[in-house]
Amino acid sequence: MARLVGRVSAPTLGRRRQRRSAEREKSIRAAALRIFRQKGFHAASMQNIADAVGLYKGSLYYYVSSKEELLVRLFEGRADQVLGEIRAITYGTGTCTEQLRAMVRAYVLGVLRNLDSVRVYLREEHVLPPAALRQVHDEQRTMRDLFEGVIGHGMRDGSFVGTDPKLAALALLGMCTWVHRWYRPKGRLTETAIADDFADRAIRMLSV
Amino acid sequence: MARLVGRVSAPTLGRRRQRRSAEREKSIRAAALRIFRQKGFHAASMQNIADAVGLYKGSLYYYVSSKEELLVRLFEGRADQVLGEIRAITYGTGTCTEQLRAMVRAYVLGVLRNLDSVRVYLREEHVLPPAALRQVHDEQRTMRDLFEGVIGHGMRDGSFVGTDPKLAALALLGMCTWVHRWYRPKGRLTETAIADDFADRAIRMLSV
DNA sequence: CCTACCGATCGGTAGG
DNA sequence: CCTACCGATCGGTAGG
Repeated sequence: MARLVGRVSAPTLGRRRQRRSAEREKSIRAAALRIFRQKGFHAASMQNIADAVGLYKGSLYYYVSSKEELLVRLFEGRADQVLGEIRAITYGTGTCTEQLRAMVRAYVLGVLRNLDSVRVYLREEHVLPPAALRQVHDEQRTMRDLFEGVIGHGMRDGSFVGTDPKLAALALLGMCTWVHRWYRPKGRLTETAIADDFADRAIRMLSV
Repeated sequence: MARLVGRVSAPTLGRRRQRRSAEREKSIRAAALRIFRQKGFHAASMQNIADAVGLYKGSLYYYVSSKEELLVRLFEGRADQVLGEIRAITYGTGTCTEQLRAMVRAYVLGVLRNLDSVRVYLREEHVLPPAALRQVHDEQRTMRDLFEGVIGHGMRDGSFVGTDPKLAALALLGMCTWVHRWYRPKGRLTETAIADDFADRAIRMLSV
């Protein structure tokens, strides 16, 4: 039976088997993310990941074509949600101050809710192949442009102080991104407490 | 002559030879720092470092006992200067505002003038053996305590707004440390321009 | 005995 | 998915 199933063409594979396979793939990615975060990409071995999911090392290559691909896939679409939220805010009707406050809040929460991927990405950026690197760099640039846009608008209409929206955006995004280094899920501060505090801080940094 | 020199006891070794050796060691460390920064610790090979300094790989082991030791040594004493400067500021006579401004300035300049070590450290922290890790963590904690101290003092005497000096210190240090990710030596902003701007920004973030 | 290396190879592990 | 491997290269060390 097992032999026979193995010979049927891919499109007609049993549904149950397809689902099992998809689940296995997800568990491989989850293990990879966890282990890449713990040991770093190069120090993490395919054997480590295989052990974690209970497979032989060689069998991983049935699901993924390379260790590098495993890394690339971890970031695919990761930024879309936060980027979408923040773009929506800039399309909204709030004042510059209201918009920036909401953007900082969304950004900090985005970092805190994707801690492992943020940590792995910031450490292993240089391992990404050119196309994937371009992709994440574009996302970063888009994010900065969104902040720079609102800050620049506020500087021109007098809501914010300063004349260099790019530098202000870099300062602000640095403050917010850095939470990935010190945040501990069981710490004294909740995600929303940090997000709200940083939103206030951002506005104050740009006021008067 | 060479034979005779070869026989004298270590303390009376030719000065020239000692100096040459010390220079070689420095050039090995410099190459290691550069290559660790470019490729990451695990992806960088001892062969890469040997190539960079014009030695055979095996010869590196005359100067260093292991690749890990090479990494550890890169951070030894690195924080001392900036930590000393910032501690001196807190011992000075300035107001909280004046002190914090000077501290932020010194910290940002410290990051910008040690770009490679900062980048390698932040990426390879997890590779350090326990004793070295404790050392750098202590330095980081000391730095944060210095900022937290001045900020807390200012919050109590009404110079600064807020009630959580630790969170304020983390926000501030994040903003300042993050410059290592975007600063480019040939960019439009000079080191002091960034340092001065961030000092203003820090004060504003804590005012009214 | 020491120094400053060399050519060759060690035991293991990498991705595939 | 497993077994049995590959070409190569890893960090580190041997004798001279």
